[in-house]
Amino acid sequence: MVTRDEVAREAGTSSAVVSYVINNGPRNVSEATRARVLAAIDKLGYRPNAVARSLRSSSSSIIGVIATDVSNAYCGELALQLENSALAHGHTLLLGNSVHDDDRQAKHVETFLAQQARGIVFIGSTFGDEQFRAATSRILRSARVPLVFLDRTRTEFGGVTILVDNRGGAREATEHLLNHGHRLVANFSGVPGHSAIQERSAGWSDALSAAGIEVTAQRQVETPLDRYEAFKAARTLLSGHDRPRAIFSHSDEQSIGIVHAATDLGLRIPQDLALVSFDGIKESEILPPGLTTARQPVAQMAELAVKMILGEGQEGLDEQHQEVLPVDLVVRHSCGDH
Amino acid sequence: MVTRDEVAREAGTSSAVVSYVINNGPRNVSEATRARVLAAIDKLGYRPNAVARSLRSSSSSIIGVIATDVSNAYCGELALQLENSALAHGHTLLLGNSVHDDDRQAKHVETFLAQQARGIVFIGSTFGDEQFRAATSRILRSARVPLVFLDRTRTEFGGVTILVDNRGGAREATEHLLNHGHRLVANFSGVPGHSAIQERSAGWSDALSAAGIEVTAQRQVETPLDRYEAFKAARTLLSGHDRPRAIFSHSDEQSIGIVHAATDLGLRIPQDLALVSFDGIKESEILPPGLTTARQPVAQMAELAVKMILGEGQEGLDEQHQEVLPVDLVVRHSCGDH
DNA sequence: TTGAAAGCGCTAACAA
DNA sequence: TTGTTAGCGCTTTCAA
Repeated sequence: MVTRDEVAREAGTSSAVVSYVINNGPRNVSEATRARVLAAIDKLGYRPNAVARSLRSSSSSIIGVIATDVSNAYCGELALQLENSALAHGHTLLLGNSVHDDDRQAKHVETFLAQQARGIVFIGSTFGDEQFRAATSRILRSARVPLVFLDRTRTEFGGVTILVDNRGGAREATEHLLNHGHRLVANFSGVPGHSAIQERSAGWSDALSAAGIEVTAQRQVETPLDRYEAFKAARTLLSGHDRPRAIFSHSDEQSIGIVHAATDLGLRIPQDLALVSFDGIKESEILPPGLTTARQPVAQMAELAVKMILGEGQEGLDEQHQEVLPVDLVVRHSCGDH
Repeated sequence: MVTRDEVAREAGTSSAVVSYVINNGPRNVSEATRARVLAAIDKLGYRPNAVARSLRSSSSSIIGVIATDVSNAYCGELALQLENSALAHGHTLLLGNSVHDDDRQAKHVETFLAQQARGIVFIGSTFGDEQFRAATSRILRSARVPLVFLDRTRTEFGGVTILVDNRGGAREATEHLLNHGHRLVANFSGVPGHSAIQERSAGWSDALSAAGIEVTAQRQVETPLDRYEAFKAARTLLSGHDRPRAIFSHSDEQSIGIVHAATDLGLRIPQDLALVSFDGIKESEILPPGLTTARQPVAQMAELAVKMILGEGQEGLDEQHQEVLPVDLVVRHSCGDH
């Protein structure tokens, strides 16, 4: 392994100068010297050791990301966008999946902190607050790194929360269904305890109330935010004779399960079942007949998260900053043709 | 930030002893001293700095993973299994998506090497060999870290290749279709240039030839291994009057696109279109009517990959070792009910 | 513009 | 069983 000293020797200079060249500072280097250093680097195939740099400068170019499960399409898209943003800012991702395991999540946090991660981004989670608190809280509290929570309310560690307008988006989506003449709109929800879920249910309820419809008369289903559980629940729900004709689904992941179940049962969308959803993941586009869904600005959320971690534009912020981004309803064909 | 020296002071011992306690060696520590050290660690909330350890011991607990795109379900499952295995062996993943961008892939490789990654795992890629070679080859050749290529042939860097029996699996899958009486089986393939794709096409061809069926008469479609491109191609393919009644699809990702397109066009599976596929991702289970598919042993592949990176059981291996794992056909309902 | 040198937090050889 | 200490490769202050 080639070190900086060897480059310096090859270039006939000191290792400090090699540093100045590589880092473009903090001292100037004459053109002639710079050329010799560059040549030496090239000749020896030198690559800086990021670990040594990190130790010396006590700052790394690593951002930790903890996702519930990247095989969840929403998480996966967010993770990819985070990588895009991190890359654009010269950083790299350590990625961990918590897969609903609190100990595993805590372990990831410890590892990331040990690796001197610049900060940690949590991608929406199905954890209830209690569980999250248990194993992770103690660790995070002692850490002095920026924390960003995407799509979940979580401010007790002083981190930044990036949310979308869950309530407004859910309301708009539900109203879209009501505009198609439905008076019965099932609430196909995630498991409660998660703030985004509560807000989306509130938005659904808002829409019904505003239309003068009895909320308590509506069907309610609660499943984890994944397509497999949603599939099972939807099979049961849609098999009954009193099956709903319209569903507000809390996530596109769940909608995928619902659509699979409907197809399996020979139900057509939107004729036999109207469906409106939340998230706007890429697959919503091709999920037949084209999912009408409240789209989250995923790329923007990711960029904001990375900026927050890197401390850009975080100056005037209070400890428990919360950022709420808008959602836009993408009308396709799952509720009808408009 | 609490350091080892501070712990030592608190415990009234030397920092070496603290090391011995933390690392369980290489020297013994008396029970009494150990207890004091542990108490000090606890009291001060000390956490070892992995960066310093890595620099000193010139070995890290990081494994680099480069996926084509984790939002591809097959890649995502492999990535998750890699994490499981890495965790079980006390390691962590640096993850990068190449998203079909050779420069980005090369950048990831450089970063991972700079971070002193223990090794790099490449998850199947749609790169042709030429493109892969271009930017990445030079870097890898100079690196002295173990390389593992999952689901792609790539031995010129001396890495280990972990493959499945693509040809045998494809043949078996196609034969399954032939057993249902189909004489025309379209080959819905990935873009050529990728070894797995070539092998799967060969297996498809094997099955037809063995049944005395003209291979050249068959329909051929080539799309990237993703659901979106497959959806578009399948829409076109299935819209025609001479649409195929049976398809061998090279990946479940593509099958998802095909099924979406079929549903969109009102085609029923398997009545109007029989489909057999490859990979066995989790979604194949709920994709209506249940996808018959040649399943890859993903967890086993991941475990093997991590072991290879960590050098376990790699002793007697030659430089260009290749590991071929079996595939098993999971019969569900997309070709009929058996 | 360049060089010498201290030291980031840790490991482990060596000495006691 | 415990302590002392030399460095891992790098950054940056300070002096030249």
